[in-house]
Amino acid sequence: MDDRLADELMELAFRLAGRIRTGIDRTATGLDLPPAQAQALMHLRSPAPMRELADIMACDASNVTGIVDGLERRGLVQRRPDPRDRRVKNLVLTEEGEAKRDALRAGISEVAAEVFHLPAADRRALRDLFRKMLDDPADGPVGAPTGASALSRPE
Amino acid sequence: MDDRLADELMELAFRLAGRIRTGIDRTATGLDLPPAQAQALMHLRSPAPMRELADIMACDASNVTGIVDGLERRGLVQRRPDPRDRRVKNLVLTEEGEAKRDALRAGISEVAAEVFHLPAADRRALRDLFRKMLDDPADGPVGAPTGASALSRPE
DNA sequence: TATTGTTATACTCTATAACTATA
DNA sequence: TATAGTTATAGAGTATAACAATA
Repeated sequence: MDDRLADELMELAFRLAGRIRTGIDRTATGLDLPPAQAQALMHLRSPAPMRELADIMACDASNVTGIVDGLERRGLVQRRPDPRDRRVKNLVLTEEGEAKRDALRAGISEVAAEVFHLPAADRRALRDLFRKMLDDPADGPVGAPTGASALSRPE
Repeated sequence: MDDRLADELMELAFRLAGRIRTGIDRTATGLDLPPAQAQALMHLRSPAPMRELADIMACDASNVTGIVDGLERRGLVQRRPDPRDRRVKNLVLTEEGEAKRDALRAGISEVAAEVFHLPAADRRALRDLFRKMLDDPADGPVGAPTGASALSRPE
């Protein structure tokens, strides 16, 4: 196998990842959101129990407390006790929270459009190559659901 | 423009980045190296002044002190005063340090081979698409040197 | 004056363990 | 017993500021 080519791909991937990270950080900072709060806001179903957010972010539940504290301080979410299971607190986005989340998503879409600045045919080719790598059965059944999505920390 | 396609590419890129990160973390852990020390070891020219390592890792010089402390504790590098400029300390890999660095590079090459597990033609196509994205003149002159390379945190 | 490297300090992110209140 | 969420605490990683030695 041509390992030098794989090494070059690794290096190129790192440079692209750097661009994506920089773009997202800039977006989050522009919206006055620390990275962890941005990631949470990005993926928050509303309403959803805190436990679900910990699963999506693939982090310990104890972290979620602090992250949600921050979101609550900013008036973006509220904690509401679940009437059916009083251990649970459901997170509900405020109106401002929804607006912030939408702005965040729009900003990240802009970053995507900039980073993947390619003719449509190239974009499709790239998508197909990405899918091919991710569907590799060495990783498990094809298309197995992960429960997490973009910006979470899968695998 | 087809922004949904760009969004999908972003999500796929995150999943790939997760695989790469997991693989590299596993490699570094297997070699008993914390991530920061692994990154430093990966890129250390030998001999090189500490200042250069800070530049390569794109972090503050004060961090390098601690990282090099760790590498020195493990017997992987030595600090040597530069005879020509006595402010400078040159970092020199020990024999064990060179062996560790080689093992690290080999491990990361393995991760690259696994992640970019594609037929040769697809790999070349992917490389060309990556290059196309990175050469976008919106980012500056084509091929402008960055001073940093893979695994560093460019941009 | 400017630079190399160090120290002290602080902030963020993350994890573990112990706790409470529920179930 | 087990789970949801909190708190306390500790460990990385990173940043700034002040400092000593040297240029």
